[in-house]
Amino acid sequence: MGRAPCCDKNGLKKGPWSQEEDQKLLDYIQKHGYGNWRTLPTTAGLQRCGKSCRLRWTNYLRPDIKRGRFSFEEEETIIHLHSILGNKWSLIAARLPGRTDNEIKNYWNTNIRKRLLRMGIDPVTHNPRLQLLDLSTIINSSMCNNSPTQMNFPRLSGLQPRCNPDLLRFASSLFSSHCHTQDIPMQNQMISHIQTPPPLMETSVDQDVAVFPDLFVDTNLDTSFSVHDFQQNPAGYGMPSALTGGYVPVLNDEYYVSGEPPFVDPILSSATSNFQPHRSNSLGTFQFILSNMSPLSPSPTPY
DNA sequence: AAAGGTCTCAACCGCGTTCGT
DNA sequence: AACGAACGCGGTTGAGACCTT
Repeated sequence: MGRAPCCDKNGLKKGPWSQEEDQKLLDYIQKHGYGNWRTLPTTAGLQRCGKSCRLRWTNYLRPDIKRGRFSFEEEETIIHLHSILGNKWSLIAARLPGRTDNEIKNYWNTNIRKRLLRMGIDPVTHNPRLQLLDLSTIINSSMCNNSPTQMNFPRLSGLQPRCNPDLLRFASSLFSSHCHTQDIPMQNQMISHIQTPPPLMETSVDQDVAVFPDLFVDTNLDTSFSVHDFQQNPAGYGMPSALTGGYVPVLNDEYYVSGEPPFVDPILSSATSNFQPHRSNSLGTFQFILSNMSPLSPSPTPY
């Protein structure tokens, strides 16, 4: 069936909105609420198509929109959610109060995506590209051959200077991401969770700091979190966080924030529940992730 | 100071999905 | 069930801002 145009384009204005138009739209929505975008322009006295009005409202005029740079926590949340959901910008935006899907999409394309590429990480698959081959080789070579849940720390420590610290920091979250994105049914399950998000809470990224506040690592100096942090994590409840240097709670199905009742994040818990080898063994998890990671993953598309 | 290149982000476009009849 | 309208999403574009030489 042929698709009808969203509106009669003749005589309708396009391009940037003027202050006057913004005011008209705001006045109308304050009086009547939003919705019925097709008829709204006529009723509001705007020479715009309904689509344009909706976009202007959702991306710019909405009063709850947060302006300004993305915070550290927001950025990590975006990376983490993107690793699970892919380019589902609206779903990602639903987890970031005050941010629009358009804003997140722009930020990803102009900022995060480029940075990942610079670091040798494929922004589509979140897998390491050429450079991370080195890291995985190092770590795999440090595993004890006959004990899959143990790592040879002295050997790994001796090799630390070879590792790019930025890659190390990003590697942890991306390794876990790799596991997430391979399981399509699980991904769909997660998407359905997010489409009906639970009552709003702080982002998962905030929580990873809150859970283990003492374990924050100076990311400018530390190049060996994979050993150091695991050793200090008393419960084995997390993977090192890529950006904060703390932990992302990937192992358990519940975690605590400052003495509050256990909270189960549907994304994190479902995303991680299928690869927890031992609840209290981070090293096992880490190796499990590594064993599922292809060290060299060429990007399907050129960048 | 000027020209050219790069970046940012608001806005548009087309398509898939949902809704109403 | 079928159809058309409306909505919402993700990809893309392009104007203006900013940076580099």
